[in-house]
Order: sequence, then structure tokens, then C-alpha cells
Amino acid sequence: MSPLDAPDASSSATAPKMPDAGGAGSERVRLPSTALYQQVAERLRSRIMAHTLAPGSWIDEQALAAEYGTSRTPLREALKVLAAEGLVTMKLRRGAYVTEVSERDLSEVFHLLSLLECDAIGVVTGRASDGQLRELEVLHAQLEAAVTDADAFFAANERFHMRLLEIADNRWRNQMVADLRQVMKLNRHHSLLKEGRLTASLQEHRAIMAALTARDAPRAQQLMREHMSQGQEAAALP
Amino acid sequence: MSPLDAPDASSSATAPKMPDAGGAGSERVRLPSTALYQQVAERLRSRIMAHTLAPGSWIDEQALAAEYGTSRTPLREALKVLAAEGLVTMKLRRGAYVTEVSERDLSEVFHLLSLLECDAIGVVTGRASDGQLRELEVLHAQLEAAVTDADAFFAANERFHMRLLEIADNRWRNQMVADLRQVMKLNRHHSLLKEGRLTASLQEHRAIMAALTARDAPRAQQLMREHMSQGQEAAALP
DNA sequence: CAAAACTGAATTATAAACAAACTTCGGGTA
DNA sequence: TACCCGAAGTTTGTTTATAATTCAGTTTTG
Repeated sequence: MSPLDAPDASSSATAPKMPDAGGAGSERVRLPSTALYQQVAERLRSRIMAHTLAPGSWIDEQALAAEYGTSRTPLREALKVLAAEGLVTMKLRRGAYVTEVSERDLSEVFHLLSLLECDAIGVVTGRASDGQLRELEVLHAQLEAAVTDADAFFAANERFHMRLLEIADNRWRNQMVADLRQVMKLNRHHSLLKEGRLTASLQEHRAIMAALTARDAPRAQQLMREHMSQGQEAAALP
Repeated sequence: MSPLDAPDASSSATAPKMPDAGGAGSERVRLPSTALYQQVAERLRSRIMAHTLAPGSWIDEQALAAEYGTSRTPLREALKVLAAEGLVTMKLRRGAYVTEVSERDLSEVFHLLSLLECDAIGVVTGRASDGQLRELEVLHAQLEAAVTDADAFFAANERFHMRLLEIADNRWRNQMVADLRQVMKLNRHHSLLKEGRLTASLQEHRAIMAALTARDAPRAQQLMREHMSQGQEAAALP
């Protein structure tokens, strides 16, 4: 049987109850819908992405455990997970620090992302149903509508790419892309919001969408490759 | 995926002394050159690959911890790492079981391996030094010499592919390929040793090597694609 | 005066203990 | 006979404690 994936999507925004460190709650109602180490991992990811935990900085286990109101064990388990994702690096007997991505790392990650997404879009042009293409058109329309709001544009862009990958429907590729995108976000200047870049990105998306509806796989792949390349150049410079 | 591994793989001069990992004796080694959870993870990987821990079987934490002479804590940390690599799957409140790879999973993994290795060989044809190509020729010669011994052939094949990736020199891709290959090995019948397949694989390698020395990137990629495809077909059937 | 070594605190790695939850087995009832 | 309910046992998740190691500050010596 295929292994069932835990329903805990990485975007599980439902943090039901934060374990209050004060312990004032006399109610013993506990609904551990997700493992504690996963909640801790998610919170750590957020802080790392927001650069509240800066790249290169060491992670103080007991300080963070105290802040989250847990013991060190779930936090250490979460650190192992994040290390496997590449977000932190573990040093023997010295703990974990937030991974620093060099310019070269960024280039390598972009290269792989481009490779994987180009492959994905090739699969999609060949296999997607008309309804799924319609779905992508809807997401693209959201992108068009969000041209004035950089944050909304970024979010819509991410939704489009993620949906594309879901339609391509390769569990392992999806996981790899998710991890790579996380690593990419470690970089300080992931600003695809340079003024000119935003409209340029939109036009590239428009062309990609056209190739998709035309089910022109080679063209879609080529356009995606250029799109990713442009994105890299926009992100590489400070 | 764990992109950053401890640099102990390289020939660093620091502590090449490896304490016996199987030391179940009462004597405690005072020089832990590697973290205990990593040793446990390595032993678990071996057992999973050897199918001593069968796919789909649940993992008994305290039984394994007792067998390894450790407490449950390092074992649980190792399980988290293996889960991130895709070797085991964690179920909330029910523990971990060895991941079962379906026929479809295998196909997906092969697809990605092909994609990544084709890209790698393309990079290598463009960037490798003459000395590095010579190195690959040596490894290929080992492959030719091992045509009579299936195990030796398998090992030489792995060395060749691994060296190719090292020369391509993308840390993140290397880690991804390593993880994917591990997952692939979960499958029972990874027998690339069907009688005809072995010599066919050798000939494919010969052609790939020729394209490499000729620095013909498109041809090398095409040949590698066919090589991986053949390998998949050979492995897919029981 | 500088450099090496020693001592102390702080932090990590591991182990053991505790509590909650899922599973299993048994009994009762429709 | 089949199904529902419940308690005991086993297993996981989390907390707490212990041992070992690193780092910083100080001292001592050449």
C-alpha cells in the first residue's frame, strides 16, 4: 500500500493551542492534533524565514525551549528535522546554527529548481486535464490582479507554482522543490519585487500560461527555464 | 533531504579514528567522533537496505534501543532523520514504519534520478578537466573488469555514478540523488543483474563514456536518459 | 609582557522517569 | 451470534535529570 501522508501540510496555519508557559489553564483538555516537535519545527521555520533567527547565528536550545514552553527534547527533534531540510547545520557537541547560503549555493539551488520545475511543466502540458488547466488559469488571473501588491503577487506566484507541481503529481519532486524553496528563502535578498522585475515576471507568466493552454511542452519548458533564470538574476544581486 | 553532512567524508585530518560502532561491551569509548544518533541512523539504514527491517513493518523503539545498547532518545532522533530522508514514515502517536515504495513511487524516483543525472552529465561534459575525465575512464575500466561479478559490477557502477555527480559539484543535487537512490534500494527487486541486463548496461556505459570523452553533452545526456530508462525497466519487473 | 595551562561555568548529548494514548482482550447485552 | 462498551497492558510522546565536553576567564610561568 502507498504510505499515507500525514495530513499535516506544511502550511498548517492552525496552531490550535499554544501551550501557555504560565500553566494558568486548569482545564485538562488537550488536543494534540500534531506532534509537538512538528509545531516547534514550524515555528522555527517561520523565525528562520523572517530572519528573526539570522543565518549563521547559533541556536540556544534551552532559551528557545523556555520561550516555547516545552522541554528541550522536542526542540532537539525539531532541529534534526530542520537539519535534514537544510535550514540548520548541526555541529558535533556544539549545537545547531542557521545555515548560511552562499552566492554559489543560491545559484546551485536555482539551477535545480529550474530543472525540476521545467520537468514538471513538461509533464503538466502532456497530462493535465482541461479542468486542471482551467484551474491554473484562475491562479494566473489572481497573479494578474495582484500586480499592484508585491506581497500578494509573491503569494499568488507561489500558489501557481505549487499547483503546477501538484498537478505534475510526483510526491518526491514536490518534497524536493519544497525543501529547495525553503533554502532559497534563507537568502536575505529574495526580492523578486524590484520594480521592473514584477511586471516582467507577470509577462513571463503570461507566456507560460499561453504555452500551457496550447499544450506546447517544449515551449513551456523553455519559457519556464528563462523565467527561472530571470528570477535568479533578480534575486542574486543585493 | 539533508544537504549538509558532517565533513568527515573528506580527508580531514581531524580524528580519523573510528570507534567501533558495534561496541556492545560494557567498556565505554570516551572519544565520540560522531553523534550517537547518527550511528544509530546508519545502522538503521543498513538494516532497512538489507530488508532485515522489511518495508511496511513497524519499528519497535525500545526493542531496537535495547538491541543497540542505547536509550530511546538517540533512536528517536535517528528516526526523525530517516523520516526526512523518506526511509521511514511517522504516524502520530503510532510510531514509525519502514516506507513502502509502490511501483508508482519507484517510477517517480527513477524519473527524478534520470533528470538529475542527465543534468549532471551535461554539466560534466562542459566543465570537467581532462584529469577528471581520465578518472572516470579508470572507473569505467573497473566496470569493464567486473563484468563477471554481479556484486562488483553493481559497486563499480555506483562508484562511477557517484564520481560523476561529485565532478558535477552541486552539493544539493548530490544530496538529493543520494536520498533518492536510498529510497530506490528499498525496493525488493532492484536486480540490475538479470543476465542480459548486465552486459547491456556495460555497453550503455561504454557509449556514455565515449560521449563524455568527446565532450558531446547532448549525446551524453540522451544516452544517460536511455541508460536510466533501461535500468528502470529492468528493475520494475519481479 | 606574552603565552600556555588550569579552573570554573555553561551547554550539549544521553539516559531514565513520567504521563497520555492507542490497542487488545474480555464481558455483557440486544 | 454479533456488536458495543470498558479496563488492562503496551507503546509512544514529553519531561526531568545526569554525565561529559566546550568555552571563557584567570592565573602562572618563561
